Amino acid sequence: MGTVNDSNALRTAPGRPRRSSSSTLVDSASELFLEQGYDGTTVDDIARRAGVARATFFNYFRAKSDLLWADVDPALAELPRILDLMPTRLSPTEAARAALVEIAGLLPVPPAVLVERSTTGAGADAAAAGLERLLTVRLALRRFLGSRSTAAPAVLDAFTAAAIAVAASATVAWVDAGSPRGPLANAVDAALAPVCAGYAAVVD
Amino acid sequence: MGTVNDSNALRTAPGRPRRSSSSTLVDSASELFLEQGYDGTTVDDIARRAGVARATFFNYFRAKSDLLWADVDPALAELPRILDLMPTRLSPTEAARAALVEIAGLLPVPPAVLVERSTTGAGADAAAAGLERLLTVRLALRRFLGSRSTAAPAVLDAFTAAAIAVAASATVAWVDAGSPRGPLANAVDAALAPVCAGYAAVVD
DNA sequence: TAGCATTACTGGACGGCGTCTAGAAAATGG
DNA sequence: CCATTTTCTAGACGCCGTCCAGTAATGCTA
Repeated sequence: MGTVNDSNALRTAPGRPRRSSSSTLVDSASELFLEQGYDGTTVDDIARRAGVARATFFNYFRAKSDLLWADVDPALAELPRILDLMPTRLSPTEAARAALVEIAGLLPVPPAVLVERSTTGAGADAAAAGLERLLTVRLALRRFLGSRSTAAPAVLDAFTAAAIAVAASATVAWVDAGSPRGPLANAVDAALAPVCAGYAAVVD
Repeated sequence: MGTVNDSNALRTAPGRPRRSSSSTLVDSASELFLEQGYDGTTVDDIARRAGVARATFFNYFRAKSDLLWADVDPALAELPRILDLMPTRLSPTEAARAALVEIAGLLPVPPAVLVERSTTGAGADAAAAGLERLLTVRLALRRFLGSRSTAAPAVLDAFTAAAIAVAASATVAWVDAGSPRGPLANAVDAALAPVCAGYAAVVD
């Protein structure tokens, strides 16, 4: 989601080669966020530390807040693919649950956005960026359910919203819990159990 | 949430009387949003139509996006009170469900923010404002559950997130469904049934 | 080797939001 | 009439995200 074009491709890109890369910008930003906080860091600061003009920053990221999600976006982007690969023998709620658990296994641990959340004072735009991710994931899951369940649309909407909310909540709780803990995927799986139990009768 | 000080009080306010009021600004804004869309309307436009300086606008609202939620914020603000009044004979999940249903009954129908959502192109800041509401409501419900249930914190977090998400989803679905429909409260109540069923065993 | 196409970077400008400040305006009470 | 209190105003600020015209750096082709 965040990056515009990360791949220097395989070979022989026609035009001028990139001076920077998205990871360079992420690194510079991470340092600055720790030093000065998210709100205390301007896009200009980040670009300057990365040795790049401000305008160039926006060639790599659509918004400053995308930096916070740079490490989790690739995992989230896998959801549609993962859902499509779910075997049809699984019920819709089971498939949704398994897919979200699989995503949890792909996440970097801990996700930078959740760790730095306490340290760096993340502003309203950071929250908006988080919501954007939630909605994207939600849409992917909702599409999948619509194709595999004959339940009423409103019911599918509700289950989708609940599942995403619980998965996100479980992830945050897992990060906040600190060091001695099992895999995140297990935590997400356990958290989704009551939701799937409640909806199994109406969705499947 | 939105308004800073609406009451012209009963009498004998010491200082200079208010030239405007938050509802005046909301009215001007609503007109402009319909004419030009949300993103196409500047704070300056709104203030000018209301006959007020731009800086004055921010005496009444903390952000432009608060205008969208001006009509539902009062209802949402009632949640803590409503929760406190829930009889203790209700289980935690039942109380939460009843409280959310009661909030639904307090909402203006249809809420401007949901209706205009399609018409006016609402930008990222509008989404962020929505998330802010969700988090506030979530916090209130979470506090209540923590005081009435002995379940693990992570479980309460999950149920809270699910309940809020489902209630919001049901509200949106109800608005989108159009004219022939029962009360919103009924729709929210029905939507919450599976969630409460799934969590009754672990929370109550 | 020279030019061409393609792509990336630069610098500057723009409009908009939200914050802030100093001061003027409009009321009340002594 | 003056002091107090509160609101309103005008203007400036920093920042974000967008845009554009111009320049730099590469591969390809003649």
